Amino acid sequence: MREELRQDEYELLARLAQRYYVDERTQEELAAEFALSRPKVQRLLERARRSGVVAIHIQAPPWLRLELESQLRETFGLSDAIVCSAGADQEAEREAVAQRAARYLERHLHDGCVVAVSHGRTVGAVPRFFRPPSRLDVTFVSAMGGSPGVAAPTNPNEICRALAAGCGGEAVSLYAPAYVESGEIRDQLLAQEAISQSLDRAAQATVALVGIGGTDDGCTMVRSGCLTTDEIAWLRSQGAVGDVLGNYVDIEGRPVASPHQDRLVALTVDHLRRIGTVVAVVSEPEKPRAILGMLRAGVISVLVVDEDNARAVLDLAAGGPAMAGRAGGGSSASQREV
Amino acid sequence: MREELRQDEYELLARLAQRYYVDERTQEELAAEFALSRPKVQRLLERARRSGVVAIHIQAPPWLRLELESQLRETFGLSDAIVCSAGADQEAEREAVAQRAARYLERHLHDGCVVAVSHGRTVGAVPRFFRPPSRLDVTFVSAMGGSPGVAAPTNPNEICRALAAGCGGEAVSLYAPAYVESGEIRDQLLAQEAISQSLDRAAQATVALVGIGGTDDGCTMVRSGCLTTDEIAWLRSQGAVGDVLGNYVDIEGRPVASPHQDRLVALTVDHLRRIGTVVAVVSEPEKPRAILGMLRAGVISVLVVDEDNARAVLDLAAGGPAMAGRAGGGSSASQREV
DNA sequence: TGCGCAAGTGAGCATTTGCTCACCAGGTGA
DNA sequence: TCACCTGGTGAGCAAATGCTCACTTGCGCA
Repeated sequence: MREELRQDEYELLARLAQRYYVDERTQEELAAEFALSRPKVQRLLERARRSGVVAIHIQAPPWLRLELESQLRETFGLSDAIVCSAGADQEAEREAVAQRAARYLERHLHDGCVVAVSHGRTVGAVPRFFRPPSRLDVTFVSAMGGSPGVAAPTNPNEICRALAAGCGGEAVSLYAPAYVESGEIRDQLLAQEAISQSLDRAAQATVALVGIGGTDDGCTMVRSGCLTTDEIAWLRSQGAVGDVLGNYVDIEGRPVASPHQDRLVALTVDHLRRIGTVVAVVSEPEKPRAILGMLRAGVISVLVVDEDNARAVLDLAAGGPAMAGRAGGGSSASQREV
Repeated sequence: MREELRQDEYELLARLAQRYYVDERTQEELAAEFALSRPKVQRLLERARRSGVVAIHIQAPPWLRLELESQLRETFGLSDAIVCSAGADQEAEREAVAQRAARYLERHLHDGCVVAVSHGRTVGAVPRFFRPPSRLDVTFVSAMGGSPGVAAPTNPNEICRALAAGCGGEAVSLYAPAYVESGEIRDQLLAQEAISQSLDRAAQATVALVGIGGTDDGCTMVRSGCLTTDEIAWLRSQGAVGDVLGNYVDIEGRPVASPHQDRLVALTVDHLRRIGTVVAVVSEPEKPRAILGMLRAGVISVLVVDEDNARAVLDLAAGGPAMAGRAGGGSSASQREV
C-alpha cells in the first residue's frame, strides 16, 4: 500500500533521499543540515523507501527470475527458492533444474553432512552436474527403497552412488524395495538391522534431496510399481494432489491417509520435518497442485523449480487459475514496492 | 567507471542484492546462506552498487532539480545548493529563488542568529516570503551602505527591516551610503561609532544573505551609482566577472583589486570568509560567469539559483560553453552511478 | 473545556554495516 | 625455486542505523 504524501512532505523525502543515497551523507549529517533529529531522519528515509520515492532496482542477468524467487520465499516461508528460466524442451528444463540443485548442494554441503535422497527423474539428473571444487566428506543415504520398474538413474541407491562419486563421499544404500505386499512383510524387512540402520541414517540426515510427485496415472509412484492406477485414482478421489517419498497430501498440505502407506519402505513426512534442509526439485510440467500441496505441508525448505510451475504455483496460491502459458522472458529488474 | 563482471559473479551479485534489498535479509544471514564471510558479503553488496547491478532511483517531484543540486554541491564543495525550476518569466524566477531562500532561512535560523544582508533585487524579494512558523529572535544587519539610486526594496536597510518584521526579530541599519567620494571620507565615516559598530556587527554575523552581481553596464553596482560605466568597463578589462558586496573576482575566483574598493562601505571577502554560512541568491539571467567566479572564490556555502544559471555554471566549470538554451524539464529521477 | 487515544518524538541502547589491519594466497620476474 | 608485490580475506573495532520506550503533542468527542 503506497502511502499518500503531502507535497511539502514529498519534497522533503526526495531531498533527504537524494542527499543520503546519491550524495552519501550520513543520517547524522542530514539531521544537522535539515534541522531535524537523527531518528526523525531515519524515519523519513524509511518512509521514502516505503512510499516509492526511493526505488531500488536490481539489474539482474536476464536469465534469472529473482522476483519469482522472492515471491516463492515470501509466500511459502522457504529459506530459498531457485527458479530456472524456461528451457528449449522438457529435457533441457530437467537439466537446468538439476544443475541449479547441484550448485545449491555444492555451496551448502560441508564435511560431515548426511544427505537423504529420494527417487525421481529430476533428482536422478542432479549427480550429472554435482562436481564440488574440492573433496567433500559427505554421506548420501537412500530415503526409500528401490523400484525395478523404473530406470536405474531414477533409483535412490544409484543416485546416492553417483552423488558420492562426484565428491569423493560415501553412499549408503537401502537394500530393500520401495514397496512390499503387506505391512507384515514391511515390518519383517525393517526388523533386519541393515535396513533399519539405513533408514535411521536417512532419518538423521542434515539435508534431504527429494522430488515431488503428482497424482496422474503416469507419476513415478505408478510407473515404479508402488501404486496401481486404481490406487492413485482413489488417492485423487480423497483429495491427494502430490507426494514426497510416497507421502500424499491434499491441496492444503494436509496428509491424505491411505492403506498403501504401511507398505512403503521410506521416510515419512514427520521424518522430513526433522531434517534441517529439505531440497525439493521439480521440472516436469503440470505439477503446480502437487507443489502447492507439498509447500503447504511445510516440510520443504528449498524449492528448485522450472519457471512455468513456479508461476502456476504462485497463481494457484493467490486463488487464481494455474497459468498454462509462458509469461515471456524480459528483464527481471525488481522493484522495491509494498 | 562501471566495472566488468564475470557471468557467475554477476549472478551472485544479483542474487545477494535481491536478498538484501528486496527480501531485507541482513548481511550476516546472507553470509550463512551463501557460505561466505560477512565482510565478503558486505564487499559484494558494495560491488553490486558500484557496478550498477543495484540501481537506486529517487522519484522526485518533477519540479525539483535534485541532480543539478547534487552536481553543484559536489563540484563546488557547497554545503547546499537549491535550484529552482524554470519559471514563466524573469519575475517569476526571481520570486521562486527568493521563496526558496526564505524557506532555507526559516529552517536554518534560530534564536540568537545574526544575519548580514547585502543589496540586490533578488535579495530584496526574500522578505516577501519569509514567514517562520514561530517568532525568531534574530538580528538582521546591513552588510553595506545604502544607495539612493536604486529602489528601496533593493537596499540592505529596507531588506533587514522587512526580514525582521517577518519574524519578530530586530533590524540593525547601517546609516551610511554604500559608496563615497574618497577613501578619506570613508575612513571618517568608519570612525563614527554607530557606523563602525554596525559593520562590526555584520562582520560577526553567523549567516550572510547576499546577491551576486555581474559586470555588465546594467549591474546593481552601476545602477546604484557605486561605479561608473567606465569603472565597470575597466574592471572587466582586468578580468573581473562578478561581485559580492562590491568585491570583484575573476573567473578563477581570484580577487580583482581596484581603486574603488577603499571607497566602499561594506564587508569584504575576508569578512565573508569568517561567516559560518553565506547564502547567495541569483535569479537574473546571463550570470554564470559571475556565479562561477564567486563560487571559486570559496566564500559561498549555499547557492540558491535558477535552473538556467545552474546548468550554465556547471557547463562553464566543465570547460564547455555556457548553455544559453533551456534543457527541458522531464523527470529528475537520479541514479547512483560512478 | 477537559479527557482519552493515537501518533509522533528523541534518548539511549541494540544491531548491523563499514572499515582498518595483519595475514594469506596467487601471480610474476629474476 | 625463491622473493616480492598485489589483491583478497576475516577478525575485530568503529561508526551508522534500527528500534524500544517513556514522554509529548495533536485531534476528536462529550
